[in-house]
Amino acid sequence: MKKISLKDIAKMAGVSTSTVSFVLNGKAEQMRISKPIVEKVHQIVKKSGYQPNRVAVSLRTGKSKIIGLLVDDISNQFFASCAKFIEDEANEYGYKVIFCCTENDAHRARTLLNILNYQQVDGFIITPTVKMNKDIEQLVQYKKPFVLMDRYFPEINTPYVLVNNYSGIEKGMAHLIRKGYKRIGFVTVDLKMIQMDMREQAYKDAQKKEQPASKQKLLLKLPINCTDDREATMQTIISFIRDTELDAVFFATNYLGILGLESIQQIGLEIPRDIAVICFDDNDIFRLHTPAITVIRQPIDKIAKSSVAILMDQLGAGKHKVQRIQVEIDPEFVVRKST
Amino acid sequence: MKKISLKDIAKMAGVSTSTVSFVLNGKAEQMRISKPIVEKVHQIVKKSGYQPNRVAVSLRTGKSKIIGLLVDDISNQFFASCAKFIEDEANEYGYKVIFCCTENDAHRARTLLNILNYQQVDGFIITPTVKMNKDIEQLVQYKKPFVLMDRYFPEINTPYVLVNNYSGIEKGMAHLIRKGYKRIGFVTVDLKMIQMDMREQAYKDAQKKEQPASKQKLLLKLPINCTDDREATMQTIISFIRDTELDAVFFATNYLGILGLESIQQIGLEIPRDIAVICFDDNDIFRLHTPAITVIRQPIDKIAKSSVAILMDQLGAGKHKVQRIQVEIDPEFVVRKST
DNA sequence: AAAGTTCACAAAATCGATTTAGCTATGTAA
DNA sequence: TTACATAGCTAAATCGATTTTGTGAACTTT
Repeated sequence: MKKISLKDIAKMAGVSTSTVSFVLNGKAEQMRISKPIVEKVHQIVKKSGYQPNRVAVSLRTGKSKIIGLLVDDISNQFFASCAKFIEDEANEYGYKVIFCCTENDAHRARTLLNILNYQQVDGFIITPTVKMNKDIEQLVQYKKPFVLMDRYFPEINTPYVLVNNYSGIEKGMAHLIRKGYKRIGFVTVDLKMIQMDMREQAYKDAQKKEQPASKQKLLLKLPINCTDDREATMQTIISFIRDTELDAVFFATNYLGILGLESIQQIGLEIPRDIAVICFDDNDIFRLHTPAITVIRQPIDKIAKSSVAILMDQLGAGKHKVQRIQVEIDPEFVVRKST
Repeated sequence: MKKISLKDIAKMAGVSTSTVSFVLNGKAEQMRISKPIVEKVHQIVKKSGYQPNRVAVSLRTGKSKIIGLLVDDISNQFFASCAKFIEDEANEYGYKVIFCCTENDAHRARTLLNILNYQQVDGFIITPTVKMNKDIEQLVQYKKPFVLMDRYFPEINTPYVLVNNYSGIEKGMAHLIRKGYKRIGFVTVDLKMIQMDMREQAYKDAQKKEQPASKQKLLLKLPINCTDDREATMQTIISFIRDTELDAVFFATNYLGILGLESIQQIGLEIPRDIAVICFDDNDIFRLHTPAITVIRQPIDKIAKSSVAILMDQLGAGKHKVQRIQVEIDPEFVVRKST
């Protein structure tokens, strides 16, 4: 079928397209369209099932009612969950979501940003990659609405939403120390992004407070692309755990945790008898693992909702004014059997 | 900044917008635009970083270069992976992806389909929900390009891509029988969709062939909304396993498998000593479980790529003609420790 | 009764592209 | 020398909405 247009409705109602448009956009009163005509138009619209062509509306108004979601990798559980909540929430505001995966590649991210911009998306929710600061600065400069999620650049003043990483690690460390663990290792990744820095700092601070004299570094910092070669990375983790004689190990991300569990399995250590395990970021695997793994859980729903709210506020579509545009959400501490 | 338009380029080059458009769309030769002008335009375009406003192009051409992806729930590992491959592949063809979650609700699906249609998406990749047949028929009628994924309606002749469910279960059953298991249970869900029917049928056929005389039904068919109340469902599974005295259990989907593992853990049975476990559809959890779970793996990348290829073919954007528009992809059988 | 307001809508411009039809200058054939 | 073709562009229509400006009739005001 060919779709019904505004013109068709106008013809059917015997009025001009402007009149129909006014009626449909709630400007009938303002434009002094008479009641009978308003009703007639509404009736015809309803009967015909007319819906405006969003593309034409976009062109004219410059608003597409589409937001762009840029994440590292949508197949990652964390981002997939984010995406789901974001889509759901955006729907509430009448917005659709286009998503793209940056694969943590700044160049790819730039291309995508550019394309989406010309696709006329109204705004972005972005988990920025390393070296993406220039592009983010551009967005600020051009006053393009956006909000960063999961990370941000401390040197750029932008809206962002993320979990309070420092407090999460702090809680975890306090728990381990309370439980009496002495040699607590920390496995992280050298991402050079704020969220990882915070986690590492929190670990170091806790460590220093507890064992100020300790010389040996119980910290393993894996290269950024460590997931490319799972086997090699596992070997590194295995050596680390063996060499440092840990009694507890804290994994800084969920994929490190998963690799870590496999490594521990390979060594043949029993959790928590031989070694305690705790991980930042929850995952089905941790919940179902035997024993279940203690984690710092990110409240993904809150992160997603807050991000959307902040973006919508910038788009003028906000339901209620948001108070803060830089939000750190408290993580949940979930104690399970592994500690 | 305000973006550069075709008009601006035309002005800069001292030519008409039509000329610029012809040049940019590779119609310079056909329209007999002289070499010097072609080059001048190209140069100015490059220097200015001009990119056409996709919305205007959409309005004029009726092609948005956006496809709509409708899945049950993007936060589900399977769909998340699909989404990733689809986005990646669509990118290759210059298409963007808008996604929506149907939550397996036909009404919601209809609304989304409708909205996306007016959003001018060029085509759809859909994992249809139950009772969505009417809407799918409409798409066929209106000749809207689309392809079904993971399921289809046998009574409607449409393009679809899915794993060969029958053969997957068949392989799994053959394996179990070969291993000597006698009392093989099957836990499935009453979805009333083709993919589940096929799996069930394959199980029954294998069962009949092996133990034609067996009277007791070793089949548990859970209600469709069984994931809403995890605890209750686990109790049902626990009773089923206990009452039927299984020596092996086949879970028909990955979420059933996960519930099943938790149930088996609760009973305190040891895999595979007390009971063997096999599951349709892989998952990180199964790989990392102790012991690792034997699965029938869906080759998600192939499913995604094939779906996109079939859709692109309909959109006239296909790189190479696709041979078949109804594709069943062979699953992979991954033997692990649980059988 | 002429002039100014208000009413209730319609006409036309606009968004930024694509595409068809048209127009001018030059070259060629009759 | 006129007619006709061709080359090399441009003008204008178009997609389907929104929004500014216009307009005829009724009504007020002086």
